[in-house]
Amino acid sequence: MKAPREDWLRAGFELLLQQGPTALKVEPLCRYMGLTKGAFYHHFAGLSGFEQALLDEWETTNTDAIVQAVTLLASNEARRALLSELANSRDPKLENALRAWALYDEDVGKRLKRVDRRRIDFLRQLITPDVAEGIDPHVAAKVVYAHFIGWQQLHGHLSKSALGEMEALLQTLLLVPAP
Amino acid sequence: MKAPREDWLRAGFELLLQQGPTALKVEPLCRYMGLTKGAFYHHFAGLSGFEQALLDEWETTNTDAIVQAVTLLASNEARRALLSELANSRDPKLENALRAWALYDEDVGKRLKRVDRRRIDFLRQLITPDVAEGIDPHVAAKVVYAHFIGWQQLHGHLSKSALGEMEALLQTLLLVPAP
DNA sequence: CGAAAAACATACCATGCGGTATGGTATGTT
DNA sequence: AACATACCATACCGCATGGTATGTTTTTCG
Repeated sequence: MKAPREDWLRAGFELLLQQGPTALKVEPLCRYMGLTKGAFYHHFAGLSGFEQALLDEWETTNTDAIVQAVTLLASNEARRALLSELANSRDPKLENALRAWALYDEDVGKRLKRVDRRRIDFLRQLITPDVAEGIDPHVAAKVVYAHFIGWQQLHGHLSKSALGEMEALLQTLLLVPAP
Repeated sequence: MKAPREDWLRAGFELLLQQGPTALKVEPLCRYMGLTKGAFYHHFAGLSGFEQALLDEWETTNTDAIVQAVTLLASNEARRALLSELANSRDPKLENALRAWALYDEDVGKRLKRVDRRRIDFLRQLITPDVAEGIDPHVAAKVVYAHFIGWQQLHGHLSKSALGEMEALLQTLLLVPAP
């Protein structure tokens, strides 16, 4: 009762993580799986089909799921906690890999654009109740998201403490003091 | 009195910009130049040699030159002007392409890490005189740089006005009011 | 001018890739 | 027993690529 198709997708993400969109080729993938092309073409409609499947998977698990979690967060603490958790829950490497991919693949670019928009929208909803006086929540959400992206890009370069300080400073600047 | 080698490098950057590191291949590059492989291999030690030459060029013109410009900026206005200009002078697409490239090429990664460190250091020196009370310039510089990166990544997604608002907000938050 | 060096062209090879066709096996289902 | 389905292997084609070897043109300069 295995699910070979999911195994292929998992392997695809791992390969994407380790070696980038360039390495998403059929034969290397098969070598990685310890199988041959016959198996691959049984499950997917060529390489492009496989890529579509990967992107579908990513878009749902990394956007739909998150956005859905906004529901109704009542408390200030809960919102701050979610905000902080979001930054740390995403896999920075996968995010960066997707951004790199999106640069030179039109379809991936469109998907990423959608995802970015939805996330910014989500962020705005999340932080609006806590944004300090005189700051436009729309702009604040974009600043938070840009910071989030840069934060991910610098993830490998800076120490954990430095990354934490950055997060703390931005919260201090944008949000009203925690109760 | 031409300098064919520089022509090749320029073409390399253009190709990198338009189609990414993936497209940095010998034959497409030659087609782009309207020449053949014989010419290419006359000037460079294979593809890897060409990549090294490209990165050398980028690292010097995009880091050394900038950092050197710090010199001694006396006035508050000059510093703010340079800060703003820096964000807009860099080519976002090239920066993003380099970051994408760095993800899966160890050497490019090391170079980018160096560049990031030097830029953050540079930023710290630049903004320290203007950082608002109670904010650590070291952390502020990193926040500015992270924002800068995210800003570049979102460059294609957001309107110019939105991007301007983000910049303005961050300046307002971090820096003392302009005189 | 004329030789040397620089710049470029052509032909060629080996490798890796996407994709297809075909065959085989194992496990159910009717 | 007969058949269907899922799963996988092997062999093959066409194409693009990195790289080399060798010849040809153009430029430079004594």
